[in-house]
Amino acid sequence: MVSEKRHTRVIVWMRRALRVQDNAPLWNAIKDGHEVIPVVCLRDGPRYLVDSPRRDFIRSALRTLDRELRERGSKLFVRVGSPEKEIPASAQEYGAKAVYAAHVCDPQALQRDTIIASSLGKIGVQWQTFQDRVLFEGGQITSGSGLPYRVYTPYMRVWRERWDDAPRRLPAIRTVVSPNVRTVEMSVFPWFTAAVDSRGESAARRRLKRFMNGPIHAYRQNRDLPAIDGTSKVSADLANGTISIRTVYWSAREVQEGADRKGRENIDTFISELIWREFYYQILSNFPSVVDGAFREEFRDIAWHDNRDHFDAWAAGQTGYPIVDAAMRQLNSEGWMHNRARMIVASFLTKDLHINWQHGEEYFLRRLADADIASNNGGWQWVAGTGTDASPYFRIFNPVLQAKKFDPEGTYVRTYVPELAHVPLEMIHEPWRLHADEQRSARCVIGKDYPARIVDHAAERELALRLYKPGAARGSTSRTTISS
DNA sequence: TGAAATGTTGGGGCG
DNA sequence: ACGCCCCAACATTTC
Repeated sequence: MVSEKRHTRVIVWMRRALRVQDNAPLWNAIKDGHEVIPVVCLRDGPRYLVDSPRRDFIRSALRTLDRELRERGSKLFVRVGSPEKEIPASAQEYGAKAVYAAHVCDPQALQRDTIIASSLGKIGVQWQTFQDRVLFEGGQITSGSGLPYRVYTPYMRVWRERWDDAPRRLPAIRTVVSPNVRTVEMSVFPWFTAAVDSRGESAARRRLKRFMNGPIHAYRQNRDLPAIDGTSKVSADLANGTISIRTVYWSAREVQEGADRKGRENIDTFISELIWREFYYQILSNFPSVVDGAFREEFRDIAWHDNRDHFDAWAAGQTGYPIVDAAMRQLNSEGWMHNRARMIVASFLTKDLHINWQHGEEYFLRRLADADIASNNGGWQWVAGTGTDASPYFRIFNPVLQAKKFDPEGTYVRTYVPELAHVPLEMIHEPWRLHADEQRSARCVIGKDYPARIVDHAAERELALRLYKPGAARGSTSRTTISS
């Protein structure tokens, strides 16, 4: 057996696991003594992740991954084309006996996996996925009757009861043995030399360490303040696999060991956020139709007022509501948005502009470096009130109150909306209330230097309540107005 | 992980 | 001293 295995070649498809350490498919291939061929598929055509922060993140991470592999005696084997074609083709070409990959749960990827598995089956190659992206898979945390949880709180309770059973970090990998087979060199890609390796597993570990040494100890009070650097910032690393959830979770647990009662509360709050992520993965696995529309059927046919101009103003950060505009400009410039701000802009799109949350979901997927189907869909459905959580649809955020509460000094707004730099703090979150002379002295004339509000929150709140009301006129009026 | 409207209470000013 | 009103503060209900 052992001597047979020594010469067995296994392809490890590195999708959504762009790292060497604590990587379940890679570690399983190596521990069994196989020759390992770490493969990525790149679609370098014009449509592939166009102008996307996620594309930039992945390119930078790939460069780092290639280097990390070379330092261990291997390298990244690049295939240009779709995984459906390239994974079976590479298995054939390299004479691999098996293909290993991380287990995923979004319907599109699963459908693609089915095609790949079938093609591999025809040429006698084994297809195997490994739990890697979550601590507990969809079927592992269920109610007494074996059904999946649909509500966060009971799910979270059971999850915490079992939190010692979460899989541990995997042993460090020092060498990766690969055969000498032909491949495209990464350096042929024009972007490869330009890509900086600011992203990748070592950067991710540094980011995590920084968080565990500082911000996590005040997480509970600071995590909701977008002007403060109080969150982990590892979302993009988790989404693209430059760090593993095991590493993040057990690092937090270790920090918690040495903490006092108050410190433990902070870390518990952080772990709750990880459990939200697990919860939405579990929801997507068990209810894949959430990607097509509202989880709760009674909200599947709301009469949205999809309006292109309103959507464009929202997307560009030109709504006239400073907190909304600051947040959208942060997203557009950084490929990341603070979580509190995500909730505020999502509420504004759905409850103030009455635009179908799915348009917002799509925009976030395109603009976020941490774009992740499960968390993104879950978050949007939560805010829209269409989701699993019993969150009432009439939970409508007031953008001015939210801003005063979570950006009390106006620092976040001023950082991303420079037009408001000289507006006094009392009016920073509602500059339209400035008198004409005050606007002039603040060098911020509403409608000229900074947009007038595109809608009135109080009036739109009333309309939102009517649109969501059971029995309200249904049927989307203009679902096709916005498509981009 | 909401906000607004409505209800209740209790202290102080005041005739 | 007393009743009355006002209103802030807080609680509850409603959307």
